[in-house]
Amino acid sequence: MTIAGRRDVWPLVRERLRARGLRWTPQRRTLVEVLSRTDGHVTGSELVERCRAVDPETTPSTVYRTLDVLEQLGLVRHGHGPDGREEFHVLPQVEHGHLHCSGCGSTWEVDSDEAAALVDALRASRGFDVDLSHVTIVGRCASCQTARVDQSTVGTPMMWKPPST
Amino acid sequence: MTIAGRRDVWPLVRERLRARGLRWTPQRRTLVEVLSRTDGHVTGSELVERCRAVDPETTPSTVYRTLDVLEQLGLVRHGHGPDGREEFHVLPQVEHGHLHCSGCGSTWEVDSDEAAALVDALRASRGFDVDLSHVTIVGRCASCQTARVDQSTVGTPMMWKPPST
DNA sequence: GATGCTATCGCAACCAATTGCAATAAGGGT
DNA sequence: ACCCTTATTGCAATTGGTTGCGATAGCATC
Repeated sequence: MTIAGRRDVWPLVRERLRARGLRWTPQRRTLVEVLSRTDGHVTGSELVERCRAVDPETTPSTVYRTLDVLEQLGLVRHGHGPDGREEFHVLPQVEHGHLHCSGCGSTWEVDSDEAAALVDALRASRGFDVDLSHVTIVGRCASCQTARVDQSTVGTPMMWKPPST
Repeated sequence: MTIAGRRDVWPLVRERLRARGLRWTPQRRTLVEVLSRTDGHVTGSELVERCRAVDPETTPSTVYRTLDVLEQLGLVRHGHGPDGREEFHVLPQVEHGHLHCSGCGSTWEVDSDEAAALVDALRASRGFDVDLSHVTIVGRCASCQTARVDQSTVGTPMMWKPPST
């Protein structure tokens, strides 16, 4: 049995769509081409921009709708960044989540081994099946903690205490 | 040492603001009043609506800017729901995150005990300090798993229903 | 009570994303 | 090559939220 590698996947998109009664259009071709050159994470609007670089006629709604379709085929996966904006993983090989430092803005990936503790705990206690790829965990990275204590939000102590009752 | 309970906190907001050189305005009074009657989670736009119910002149930008300020005082905390929209916790007593089922749309709270596994793991391996309150974890709850297999996940066949015309 | 500094307001424009709808065009059948 | 069904497109409008900026108004001081 043949396993399709990263590079083989995109050319097959057309057939995958057709097999489901969906259609192969110039606009989809454009987006797929853009995706095939993309690696890792992109925001929705970045994809719109890149599509426009290929075809200036590109319309946002079409791009977002096509992304929905491609997500159903498992070719992309979307989540939400720390600011709530959409973020896409292209060809997610390994399911992973994200860590985002509110201090410096850096982002790291968290693979399922690292998240296993949480995933297993939730499965055990609640039967909840975590979709790791949709998660962005916000906090402060090591260097931002040792660095200055804060500039604004997160570090500010809550000045009131929980009620004793 | 007095411990301030929930009910005592809001009246003090004015002084807390003034202490920082910030101002107590009618608009802020409106929002604080709305918040004092609010419990648990609210979206930003819900708050705007509720403020408008009190004062129809309410402007969104003012509400959002005031929420930023109140967040710095630790009186509210914001995160992002499964769809990336803003969600506020009012007077967060216990830091907690959220679980959201993509099948049925239900939401549960995850307290720090339950998340301890992940939080500790990330602190140990990376020195990363998780801000649990900002996290929404998406996945499928127990009942939605035993129920039908889904419409929106990787590799799942698309159940395409032609429009009923 | 008047003055002055400046935090805050309201507006209008903008950004990211979504949606309803009429017009267009894939692509299977003949 | 032509039809016909219906998936898809593009537009315009909507939603949720943010931002720059001139005008307004807290509030500490006199």
